[in-house]
Amino acid sequence: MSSARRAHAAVKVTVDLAILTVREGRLQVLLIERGNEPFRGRAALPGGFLRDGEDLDAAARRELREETGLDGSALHLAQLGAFGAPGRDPRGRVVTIAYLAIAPHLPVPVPGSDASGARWEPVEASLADPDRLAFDHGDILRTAVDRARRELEYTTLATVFCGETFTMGELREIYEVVWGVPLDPRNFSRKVKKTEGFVIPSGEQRVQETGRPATLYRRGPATTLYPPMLRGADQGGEPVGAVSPAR
Amino acid sequence: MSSARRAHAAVKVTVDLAILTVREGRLQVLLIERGNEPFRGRAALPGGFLRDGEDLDAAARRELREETGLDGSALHLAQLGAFGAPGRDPRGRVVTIAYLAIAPHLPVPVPGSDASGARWEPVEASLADPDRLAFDHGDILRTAVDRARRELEYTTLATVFCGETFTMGELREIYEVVWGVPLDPRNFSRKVKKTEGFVIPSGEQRVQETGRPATLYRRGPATTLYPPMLRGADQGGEPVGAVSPAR
DNA sequence: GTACATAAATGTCTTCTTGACATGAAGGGG
DNA sequence: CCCCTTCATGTCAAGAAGACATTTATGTAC
Repeated sequence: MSSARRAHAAVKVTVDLAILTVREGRLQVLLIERGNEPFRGRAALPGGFLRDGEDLDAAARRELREETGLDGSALHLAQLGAFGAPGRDPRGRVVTIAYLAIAPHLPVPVPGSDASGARWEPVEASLADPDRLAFDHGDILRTAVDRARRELEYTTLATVFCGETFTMGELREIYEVVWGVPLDPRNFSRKVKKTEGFVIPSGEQRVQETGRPATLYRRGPATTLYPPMLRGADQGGEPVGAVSPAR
Repeated sequence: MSSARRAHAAVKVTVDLAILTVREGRLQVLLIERGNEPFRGRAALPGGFLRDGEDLDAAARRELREETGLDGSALHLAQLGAFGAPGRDPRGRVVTIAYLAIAPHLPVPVPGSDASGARWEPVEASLADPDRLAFDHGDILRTAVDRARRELEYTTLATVFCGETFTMGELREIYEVVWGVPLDPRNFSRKVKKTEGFVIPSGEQRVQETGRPATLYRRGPATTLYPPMLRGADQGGEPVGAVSPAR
């Protein structure tokens, strides 16, 4: 119960956030430039240490507020899982609890306390090089994107990417950008409107520079989509969070 | 960076397993009776402390082996998430990483090291009283069951509940028991056989006491089901792992 | 061996959903 | 007033799901 091999690991716990949004027609993630060692100057997901007596979700919401100025009440915040490979942090044994946050278009973020800079960056750029992000944040971001893609299928998550009101085209763009596939506007519209509680017309219209004005909608009360929104096969990767020799 | 309120929590990390199987026509979970304080004598999920230099998944697989004698290569093992509410463990700040394991019918388990007993129990019984299980293991189990139900929809997870070979009726029973709804045998069979790579006929048959012999199948190479297996609306609960003021 | 009971396997029909594609409606600019 | 642009709506065929009847293959009783 107390030999060297059976030693209970002395562990620090952090909370990291993958904050995703759609800007300029691309799926982007909020990155900070690390102001301290380790990985000083490298890009990383915002996050920080869990505090004494603080719940995990509370820590995630606190970090979100510190980094973006948003309180979590308006946006989607969900735990992704724990990442705790022994060598993932050179400072020692650190297990991080990763969270996925979905945000509508936000103002350019203000640099946080221990970050020398904060910016939005397209996820493809962040994922292109596995060592682009500090720690194992590339893995976390990959998990976050996979999760977001999947949740678009069977939840109303896409509306969280949009502002208070949005057009059918804007909602469709979320799907197209996050999934990376084009969707038929007519079939998409039919599907959304047929799904009870997905969106409700706001009565207003949005006048564009040209063309017919678009009807504005706001989120409906539904949270799950049944039947789900389909995106052809593929998926990619293990079911949800399967461990290596799983099957 | 080091005031009382900002103190980095000194944390222990454990790994807990929700091991599910279908026995006697019911969804059951492997529980141990705790041999030590806290919660001595109470039922709990198997688990234990993370060791020095040990990966999270490795810890889960080790605990699985210690508690059931199984190596994880044959069964499904996936992380559920982290549970770390401040008061969840009276010994101090303990964050646990919960895992979901799916097993076919197993022999009655042997009591592990620090458990005075181990047994299978129907999940309804375990979930009936929120304080039936030690710690927050009731919450963990609830999460595990929700996850298993959802994964049956769009993955081939159900085959992991079965043995090496199985009949169509046995596979269907998994769905019926885990989802708690009856399914039409004819439509179910059609759906399964139409889904490429879900099952492959083994050529053998199983002779029953009476009636026509049933064709035996084994798992196919597919891991995801597209289109998914449907089970009517409802779902119940937040999308997947959403945090309270999520939307 | 013949009839019966039991359970698996297969088939049919209707309804709903999807995927592909064409047409009409509402605005601004020349 | 016509044209251009963009949103909105409609149609049709193919596919999947839900409901339900029939046939096939075994064992058992007479």
